[in-house]
Amino acid sequence: MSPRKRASEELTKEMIIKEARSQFEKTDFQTVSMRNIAKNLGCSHGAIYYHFKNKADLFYTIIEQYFSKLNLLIDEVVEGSEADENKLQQVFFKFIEFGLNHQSQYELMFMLRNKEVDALAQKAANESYQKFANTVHSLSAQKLSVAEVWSIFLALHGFVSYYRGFVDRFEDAKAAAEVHVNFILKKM
Amino acid sequence: MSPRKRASEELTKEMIIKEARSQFEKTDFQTVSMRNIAKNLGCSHGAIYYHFKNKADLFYTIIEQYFSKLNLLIDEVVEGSEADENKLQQVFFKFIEFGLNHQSQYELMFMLRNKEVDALAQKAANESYQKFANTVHSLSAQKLSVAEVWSIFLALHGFVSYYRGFVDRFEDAKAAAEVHVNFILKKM
DNA sequence: CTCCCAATTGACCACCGGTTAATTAAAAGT
DNA sequence: ACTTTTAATTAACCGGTGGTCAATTGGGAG
Repeated sequence: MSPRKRASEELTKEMIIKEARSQFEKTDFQTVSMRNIAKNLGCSHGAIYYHFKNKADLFYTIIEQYFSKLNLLIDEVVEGSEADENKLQQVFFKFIEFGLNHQSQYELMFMLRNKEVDALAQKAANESYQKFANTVHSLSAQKLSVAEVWSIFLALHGFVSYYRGFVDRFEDAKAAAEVHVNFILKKM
Repeated sequence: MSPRKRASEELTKEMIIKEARSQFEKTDFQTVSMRNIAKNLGCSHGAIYYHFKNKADLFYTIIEQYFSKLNLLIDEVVEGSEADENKLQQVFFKFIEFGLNHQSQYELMFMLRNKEVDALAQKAANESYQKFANTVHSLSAQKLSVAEVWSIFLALHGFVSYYRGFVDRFEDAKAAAEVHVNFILKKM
C-alpha cells in the first residue's frame, strides 16, 4: 500500500544501530527483535536487512562499540594523575560500573554462550580482558601473577553477573560494590 | 489416529520431570520447550498440561529439587571429619562443582532474572544462600563478617557464571577452580 | 458387560522470530 | 527525458513457542 519514503526520511545504518542500542538498554538479546526495531523506526523490518546481513551482524556491530567503550574507560583511569593504588581501585570500580550500566551489552560481551554471536565476540572479549589484565598487573604494587589477575576478574564478574537484572543502575549497588572491591584489594 | 496408550505406558509426573531434567542438562531454560519434552516422551504436549499447570510450574518443581541437592552437598561436607580449614575449602569446591555440573539449573537458580519463575525461585535462592553463609561463617577460623561472606559468594559465583557454557563439566575447569579457591582463601 | 471418567490426543489459537524474493518508487547518472 | 541504480515496502515462507479444549479412548469399577 504505502510506498517507499525517502529524502527526508532516509534510513541509515546509524539510525538502526541507535534504535537497536536503545532497545538493547532495556532488554536482553533474545528479546530484542528486528521487527520491533523496524516498528520503532517506522520502517519495514525488511529494510533493515538491506543495511545488515542479519541479526548477529547488527548486534555484533553494536558490541564492538561497547568493547571500545570499556577499553577507553580503563585508559582514562590509567592516564589519570592519582596514585597507582587508587587507580587500581578505580579500574575495578569502572568495570563494575560499566557492567551494571550496560547490562544487556555486558551480557553479550561476557556472558552469552551462543553459537551465532560467539566466534567474533569471544575474540573481542579476550582482547578486552588482556587490556584489563595488563593494566591491573602494571598498577599493582607487588606484581600479581597471571592467575591472581584472573581471579580478580572473576570476582568482579561475579559481582556484575549477580547484580545484573537485580538492580537497574550502578548507583543502586554502589555501596555493595565498594565493599566487594575492598575485599578484592585485601587479597593482594 | 494412533489411540491412547495406558497402563503399560502411563504418563506420570515423574516421567515428565525426568525428561525435562534431562533436556535441561543439555540446554538452557529458554530453549527447552514443552513440545520437545512431549516429543521425547512420545506423548502429545497437551498431555503434559494435564500434569502441570504450565511451563513455569514444571520447571520450578525441578529447581526446588536442585536447591535441595545443593543444600545436601553442603551438609555432607560439614558432617565430614576433616579440619574446618579443609571443610571450608571443600564447600567452595562443591559449590563450583555443582554449578558447573548442573549449568542450566544453576542458571535458573542464581542467574535468571525473569518475571515468570522469579518470585518462588528467589525465595529458595535466598534460603540456599543463607545456608551457605552460615556454614562458611561457622567454619572460618577468625570469624568472617557478613560482607566478607557475601563477597566470597560473589567470587565463587563469578567463577561459575564465567566458565558455564565455556566448559562442559566441572573436571574441565578443576585446575582453574583450585587456583581461584586458593585466591579466595588467601589472608583469611 | 456396560458405563464412567481419568488420561490423552490433535487440532487450533495467537503470537513470536529471521529471512528473502518480488516489486515499487525515488534519486542519480547520462 | 530516459535509463539505471538504489533503497525501501510488502507479503509470504518457514518454523518455532506456550497454551486451550472438545473429542476420544480404553482401563477399571460396578
